[in-house]
Formats: sequence, C-alpha cells, structure tokens
Amino acid sequence: MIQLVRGFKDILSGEVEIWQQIEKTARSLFEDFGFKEMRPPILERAELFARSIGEDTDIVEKEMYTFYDKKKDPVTLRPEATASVVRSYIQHKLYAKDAIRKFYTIGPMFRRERPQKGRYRQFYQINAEVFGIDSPLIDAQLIFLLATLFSRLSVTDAKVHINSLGCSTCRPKFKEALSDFLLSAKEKLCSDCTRRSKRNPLRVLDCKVPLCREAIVGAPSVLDFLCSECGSHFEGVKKSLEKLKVPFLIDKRLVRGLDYYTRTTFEIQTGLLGAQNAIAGGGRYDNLVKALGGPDQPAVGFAIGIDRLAEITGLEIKDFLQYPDIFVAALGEKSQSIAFEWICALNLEGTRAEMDFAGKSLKSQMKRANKLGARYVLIVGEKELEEGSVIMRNMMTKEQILIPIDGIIEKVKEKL
RNA sequence: GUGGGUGUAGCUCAGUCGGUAGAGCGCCGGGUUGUGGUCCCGGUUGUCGAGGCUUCAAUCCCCUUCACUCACCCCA
Repeated sequence: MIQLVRGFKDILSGEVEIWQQIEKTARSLFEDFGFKEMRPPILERAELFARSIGEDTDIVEKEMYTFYDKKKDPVTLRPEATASVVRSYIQHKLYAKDAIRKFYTIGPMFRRERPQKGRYRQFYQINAEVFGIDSPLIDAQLIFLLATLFSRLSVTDAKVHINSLGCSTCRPKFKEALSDFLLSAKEKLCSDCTRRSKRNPLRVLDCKVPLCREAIVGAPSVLDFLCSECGSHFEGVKKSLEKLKVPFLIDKRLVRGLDYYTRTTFEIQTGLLGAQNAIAGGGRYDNLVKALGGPDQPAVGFAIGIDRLAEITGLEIKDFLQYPDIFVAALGEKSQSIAFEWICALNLEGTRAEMDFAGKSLKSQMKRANKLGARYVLIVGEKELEEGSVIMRNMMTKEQILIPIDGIIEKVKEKL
C-alpha cells in the first residue's frame, strides 16, 4: 500500500467541512474589510525566501523544500506567503495605480520540520497583507479583524499578544544592549541560547528553557529602546485597540522568527494546542518591499494557521454536514431508470437526491436512505407506475402521501 | 536533527508468562412475499506495521526499519 508522505495529511469529509466554514467566514470578512484575493504560486525561486525571511533563520537554514529545476535555478516550495505577495506586488508594479493595496491569500505552505500536534510539513495559512499605510490604525485594524474572525468561528481560548521591535534606527541600539547583557549572563544560558546570542540575540528572549528565562529576567526591554517615532506608533496601536475593545497583552518577549519584522508584532495564542501556542501571527515589515527591490512602502500583515484553527474552533461538524433531501427507492428495472431521470433532474435544480443503483430490496433501500440521513424517500414500483402516482415518505414523521408522476420534479420540490 | 510512547479486523481496543487471535461498533443478510432508525438471529473481515535473529514453534523475546504520536527545537 502506498502511504502518504510523512508530515502530510488528507483532509477528509468530517473535517473538511470545518475548513470550508473557516475559509468562507474569512473570505467574507476580508471582502468586507476591502481586501482582494491573490493566488501566488507555491513554487518560488529559493533566493526570494533567503532574502526576505533571513539567511540565519531556522526556516531558511533547515526547513525548506528546495530543489533544482532541471539543473537550473534552485526553487523552493514556499514556507510562508508574505514573500510571494511582496514579490508579486513589486513584479506587477501593483503600487503604481495606488500604493495602498490590501491582499489576502489562502493556501498550503511547506516546512520540513518534525511533525507534531498542530505542526505538519504541509500546512495551510490564511494571509493578509496591507501595503502603503504607515499609520498604527491599520495595525490595530488587522488585529481587530483577527479578533473578529476568531470570535465568529467560536474560538474561545485565544489571547492577543503584542510587542514592538522598533525600526532600523532604534533596533540596533537595543540589540547592542541586549548582546552586552547576554554576554554578562552567558554562563546561565542554554547551549542554543549561547549560539543565538551571537547570531540573533532577539531569539534568546523567546527561549522556553526555565534557566534561560530566569537569566533574562533583568534583560533590557525593547520597549525602553524605541525611538520617539516607534514609541508613539506603538502607543497608537494600543490606543486604537482599546478603542476597538480588543483585549491584548503587551508581551515584550514576543519576538518573531522571521527577520523582516519591524515595529508592531503580534500573535494570537491559545493553550489548547500543546506546545504549539500560536494560531496566528504577524506584524509590520516596513523595510521588506524596498529590500526586495520595490519602492519604499511600509507594510503590515499576518498569517493564520488553518490546521491549528480548525482544531480549536468551537464550530461543530454536525452543523455543517449535508444530508440528502430525498432518496428515491425504486423497485424493478423500469422504475429504476425513471428514478434515475428524476434524481438527475433534481440534482440539476439544486436538490440533493440519491438512489440505489444495485436493484436491492425495498427494505435495504430504506436502510440506506436512513443511513444517508435522507429527509424524504420517494417509493416507486410497478404499482405506482401503473397508478400514476408515487409514495413520498417523511422519514421523521413517517407520514406518507401520494404525489402524481406528472410534473413530479416540481411537486417534490414544493413538498421539501 | 534529538528523546519518550504506540503500531492486532473498516473503527475503538482486548489477548497469548512463545503453540498463527477475539470483543464492541460497523458492514451484509434475515425476522413471510413492497417500507428505515430500536430489538432478535445469522454472516463477514486480519500477511497481529515491515524485514531479520533466537526457537521444534514468534503476533508475543531480541535487533533493524518504517509509520503514528507527544515533547525538545521552531513556528502558523
């Protein structure tokens, strides 16, 4: 038996209905907020991710599915969507008509990590990106959008964490102060963190090892190093969130794993997913568009993990499963071929109609109708054909009525 | 990449201190010839994850491997 690839999965009926509901709710919300859908490809030049996510990140260092396309350029199955959306924004000069652009995209991402609860090698994200707006209002609106989506999807255990990472003027100063601090505390840090403190000191703040957490208690806080512009920007985000009545936590240890973030960063965290607590995350990346060769346009965005969201949503599958409206139980070949015409006609008109194709007994056809959850059963046999009317049985009430074969499709639809 | 747990029928699981396996659910049929869900009766299914070692004999011991799962790591 050929099995699927490790870390990949089939999303089958019973689960897929929840996904459809998530996507449907997200789409309509995004449209209301003025976002346009974009569908970039899932394969990009490897270089795109190295330059956007950062060479020193785990994603680029060891998690990408990269291969050579017929011995030519290295290509990569996208590990995230922002880079592609930015690439597209630049390539098609989408900023030319109007620098302010809002996009959303839904699709699979690929990262070769060890699979775990809420972590797969092919996973799905809903992304939103806004270009050309500097104002903290838009940061707050994105978080508001997320909070709204989660509440519409009946997510209960979700908290908004926010932080600011500063910009290219203030971040270096903070980095320096942090490096100095880490140097003085290096005996207490775990091996990963000693390595990180040189290459990417911000990451140390994110470490979960208890001793490291202890060691960084007195570490300098990013927020104390923000320049006045970044400081007031962050204040603006907070004030707007309060106005929008979105509860949030200021989490100065919230550092994100992608290098392109500046200023506002945020995550929606839950306690329901074991070790994987982030169901959505994002932030501002004011330098990325320019860094990838585009105009100097600010940008903010976020990504939602659909796999994770589907696991913690309060939606119940029973509310989304579909059952046949009607099952046609036909007895004998003649009835069967007529029944076949009927169900096709009904299907065409948007009625969920089913029948049995094996010429089984009425009893077993009734059983099947019941198993499928059909609301009504139409019984047609020799006798009914002769008399010109068939039996329509309500499976809930057991009530049976006769309806004439003449104009049956319309009559059935009326009764449903 | 590292560590722990698990791997027996379609599903959930039991079992053999080594003698090739069951239960519930499901599925199929029947309970008088054309009516479902409850009930009763009957039937159905397995290379006991894969390969190897020890043994007269392994699903059960040992080794390897794969998969699933959880955690580290990282992130959505």
